[in-house]
Amino acid sequence: MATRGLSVTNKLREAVLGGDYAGGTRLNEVDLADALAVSRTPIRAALSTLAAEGLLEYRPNSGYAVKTFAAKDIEGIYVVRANLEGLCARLVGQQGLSDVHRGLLHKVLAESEELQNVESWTDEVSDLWRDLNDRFHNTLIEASGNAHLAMMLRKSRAIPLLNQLKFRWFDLETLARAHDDHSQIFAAITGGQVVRAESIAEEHVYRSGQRIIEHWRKMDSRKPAAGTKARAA
Amino acid sequence: MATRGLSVTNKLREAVLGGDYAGGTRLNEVDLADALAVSRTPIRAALSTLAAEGLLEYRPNSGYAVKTFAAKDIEGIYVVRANLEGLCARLVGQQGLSDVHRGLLHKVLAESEELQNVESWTDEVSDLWRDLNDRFHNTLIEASGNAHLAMMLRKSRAIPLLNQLKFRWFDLETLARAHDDHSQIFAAITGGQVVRAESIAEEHVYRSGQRIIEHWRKMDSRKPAAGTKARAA
DNA sequence: CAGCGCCTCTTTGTATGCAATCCAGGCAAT
DNA sequence: ATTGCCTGGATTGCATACAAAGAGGCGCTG
Repeated sequence: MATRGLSVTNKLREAVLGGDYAGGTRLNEVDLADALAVSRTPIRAALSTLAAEGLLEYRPNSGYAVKTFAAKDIEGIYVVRANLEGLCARLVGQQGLSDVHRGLLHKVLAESEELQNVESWTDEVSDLWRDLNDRFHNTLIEASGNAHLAMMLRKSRAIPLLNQLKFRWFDLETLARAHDDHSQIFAAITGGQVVRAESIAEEHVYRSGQRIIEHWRKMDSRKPAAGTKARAA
Repeated sequence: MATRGLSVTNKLREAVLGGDYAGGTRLNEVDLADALAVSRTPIRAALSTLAAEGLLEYRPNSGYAVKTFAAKDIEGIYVVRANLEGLCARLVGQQGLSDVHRGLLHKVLAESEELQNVESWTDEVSDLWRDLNDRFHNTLIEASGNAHLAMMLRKSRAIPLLNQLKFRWFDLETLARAHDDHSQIFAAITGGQVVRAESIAEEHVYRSGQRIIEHWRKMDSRKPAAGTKARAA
């Protein structure tokens, strides 16, 4: 990592995305500086960056706070994301897969297939599947060759806590269904069924969103939301 | 404007979007500080923000440079934007228009209708139409009630020079067509024809993108791209 | 006792000095 | 002539001191 500013940015981003700070938590510059053993300058740079990324909220003369995502926000984000992933599949279908990307996807699907043999949904399985799922979607995005789309999708996937929780809420049946969706998307793309690829991809993400929103809603109702002060990373 | 940092950010953003700096121009902190009569601190904050917004590129220890948009980039952005505007129309169609939004759109359409009577495509007409066009799209976005979508679309529309040039390349025929598209989108939405609203909106943006890319390509081939040093705002 | 305003303390905003890095140009050796 | 190295100038990165804005408590007044 070249500069302290960047290093701090990454650490903080990870902390926020990992859910280390409850939504609404105010991030005190001095505390963070102490905790990370740098001055306020790189801290401020990092905070400003993360705010622009949409992870923090900024109020002049009042500082930065971790953005809270209500179920309704997640819903809105997922509608967009589903649409974009659909577009992504369509683009890839239109322009075809390079040998490299086809190989990568094939490998992911093979490993996913193997994962179907597990007997129960443990945290370990959850982590394995998260990795496979990420690889599948990231490869597709890369294959689309559209940098702007990639950026949008990255933003649509960067939600605190979500990647930690998402797959804990899975079960074997859902896994099977998700894997099947992936296979079908791949088949549609290689088979030149562009519209079908788009539909399945969109529906795939949308469905996954529905499940998440449901769980998120339960969490929401349990949390009175925040206002607490930050503790260090 | 509360803080100097924010004020500088806005000024700089406007300058970059307005095309005051050629693509690739390096932005020197001291020069900017002098020009805007503040210290380097708020300048750095602004640069960092704009980089996160995607208008500038950052290289550690080397500073910020205005991002260059090649025709291919514009193409990628417009594919995404078309899709998102389509989604936007669909959402509005699904959940219906509030009286306020319906009124706003109606007003825009009425004024646009009136603009059809001009005899030639002057810069003045161009500015009027840009305003009407912005109002139409912004109202639709607002009516969708999806903050994330709004953010994505804002990002997809923030391209240096584009808003300056876009409508200079128009002509009366294109204006008529664009206005007609708007009318049809409005009609489809109020008529509950959700799918149709989406299709027209997507196609409307896509077409407009095609025109722009064509012109952009011509510009691209004339420019040897940059490396120049910045002059102040 | 309630409401208002002041005052202080906390926290953020800005300026500036110094350190670290990078880049260009020149010089020398191959 | 080309390549590699070195050095000086320019520019960014960081820390810190000081200024200013906000939030909350306290006392004063009605």
